Amino acid sequence: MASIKDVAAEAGVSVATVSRVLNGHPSVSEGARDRVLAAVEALGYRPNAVARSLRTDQTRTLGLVISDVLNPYFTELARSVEEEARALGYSVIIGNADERPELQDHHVTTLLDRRIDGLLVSPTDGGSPRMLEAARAGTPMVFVDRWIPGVDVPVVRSDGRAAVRDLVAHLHRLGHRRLAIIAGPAATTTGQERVDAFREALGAYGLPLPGHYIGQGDFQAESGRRVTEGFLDLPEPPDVVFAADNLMALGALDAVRARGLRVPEDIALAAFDDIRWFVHTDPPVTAIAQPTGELGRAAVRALVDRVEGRAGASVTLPARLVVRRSCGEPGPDRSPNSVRRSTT
Amino acid sequence: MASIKDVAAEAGVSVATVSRVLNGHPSVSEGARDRVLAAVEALGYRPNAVARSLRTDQTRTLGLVISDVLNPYFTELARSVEEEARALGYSVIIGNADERPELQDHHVTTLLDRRIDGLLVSPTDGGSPRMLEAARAGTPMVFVDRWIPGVDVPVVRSDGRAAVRDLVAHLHRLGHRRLAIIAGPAATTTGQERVDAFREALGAYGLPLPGHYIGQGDFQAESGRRVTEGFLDLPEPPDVVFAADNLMALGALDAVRARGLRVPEDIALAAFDDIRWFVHTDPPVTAIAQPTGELGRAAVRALVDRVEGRAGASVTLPARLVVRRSCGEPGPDRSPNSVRRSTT
DNA sequence: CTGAAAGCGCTTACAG
DNA sequence: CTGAAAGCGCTTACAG
Repeated sequence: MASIKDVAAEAGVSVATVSRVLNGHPSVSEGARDRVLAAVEALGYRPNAVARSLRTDQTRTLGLVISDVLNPYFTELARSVEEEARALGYSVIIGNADERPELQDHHVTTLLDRRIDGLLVSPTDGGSPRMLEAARAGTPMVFVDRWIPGVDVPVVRSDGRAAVRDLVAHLHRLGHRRLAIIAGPAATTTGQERVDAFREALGAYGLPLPGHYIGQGDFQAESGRRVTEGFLDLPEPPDVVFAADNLMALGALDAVRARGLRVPEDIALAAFDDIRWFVHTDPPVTAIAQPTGELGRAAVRALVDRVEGRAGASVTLPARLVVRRSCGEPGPDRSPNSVRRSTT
Repeated sequence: MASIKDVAAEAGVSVATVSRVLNGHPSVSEGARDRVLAAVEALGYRPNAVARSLRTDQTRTLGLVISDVLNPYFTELARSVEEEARALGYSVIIGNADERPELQDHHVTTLLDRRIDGLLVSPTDGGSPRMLEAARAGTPMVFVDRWIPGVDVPVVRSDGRAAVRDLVAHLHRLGHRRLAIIAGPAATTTGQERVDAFREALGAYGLPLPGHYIGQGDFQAESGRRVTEGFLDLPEPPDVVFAADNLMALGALDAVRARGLRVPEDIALAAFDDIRWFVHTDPPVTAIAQPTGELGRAAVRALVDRVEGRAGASVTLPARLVVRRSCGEPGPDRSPNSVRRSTT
């Protein structure tokens, strides 16, 4: 592969001059510029980004560590992150932690070894040592979706509290009184917050959230199946199951179907995180939709701000309820404005 | 951030010795090794992968350019690729082309500029110039899923012909005679092959595949919707629509639902590529499943073979039909062994 | 406007 | 077993 030396030789100038034209430095004569450009063209020369990074101490690369690529929510997040990063002149390297702390640590380490300029992370647990260390050491970093309390890093996330309240209002209106939740890992903020929001919303209706109606999941489908089976085995099964993410809702659907039961007649279902397929499931699933694309973009902007020496603030965006049929047929709509009845 | 010099100073040895212990070179005295390790620990030193890459001319990184991350098939492929690569000691950088040739070219260029050791690609079109050039220049490369004819690069893919035959047999047995297909872009091999396989299978039953039953899609949901609407507007709409990927099937479902029609009563639906949600759609969708994980792993092995100077051969794996209810209730099963009746 | 030179952080013959 | 030195491909003060 041709190097800058080859180009310099071909153009009859020094490598410094070649470098200058490549980087758009103004003080280069037109003649030199033309000859360099011609040489670049003739040789099919492409600058070696590795060498440039070593020299400039910047890689123009962002690392993104997500909890699970197979989760459509994170896939969409990753996509919007890459898009915004590209618009800002950065590449992104994705590390998929698969909800496993060791894997998360592996990716954080690898990314840091590659000297990425900044790190975007949705932590799988309470805090990988390597990650905490990087944050302390001043590596530009921002949390997206999930975060770690007590770490001084901006957080870009959505607040689902109002949407959960809307959901509970919807459920209550339909006559449901025994509401259960499939929670995410307690070590994650989203794992806790969604349970808290749910409990709080239930409280407003004088409804309890007993321990046996809180199933411990891990944001993966299989745990949703397992927890739902447990609910169905209860002497008094719940009227509705609220899954804290879309994959656990999928598992819940598996469990209900395996028992030969029907949603919503036998048991209602709602999910946190909306995905396109929820329109076509049997029945269409009522869900809380996050502004995923906007979250990804905001997170990148905050991170790039940090990378480039600007402040980079936290952002919180509201989620919203999308009512479909999985909790029962609603009567005439008396819901607040924030409740959108899906038209599909 | 501590550099190798700092470690050398701390340990009281030369940087050469530090490098040797870091790389497991045998000729280092035990004492030196201990002091270096202690210094590494004390300083929290991590080797700079950028510098190492520049020096060794290898990045231990593979590039993966896929057509669309939001397509669950490619998400799963990407995941298995990363998994196998990691097992083999490589990282992977994913570039999402979004089915857009310019974006594909952008990613190929970026990846090459970063001097990845090898490139895995599922081409969006007939051949990005940069990609063809890289292949010609001898960059280790392998095609996965989709490929470009006439380019001397191993291909790892699945052959869906037998499964398509099984599908057509299934459809014919159910009494369907007017079969239509939503094709992928003609510029992609999978876009063409699936139509060819379908036509061939129809031919075996003396059924035609008229031009108006071939809709031109682009593997994205919206095109599936559009094409299906066209089919429904035909004076003689088809009995069944076969979508060449899962996203176009989603679009087809949208279109059917928008008309207030029912699957399979009004029109049957089948899809290439199986996804978990097809079990829970209304109705569950009959699909052709690729051995996606195995494809990803095989592709990585072939690529790493090339990278490390071994041969690296092409691999073709069979796809299989998974019968569900979207084409109608089957009678007693008389299908060949390769036809699996899904139990869900 | 231009070039010679230093240096980014490593690895690796080479000599001892 | 060990270190001094060269060099990977760039960028960038510095001097002219």
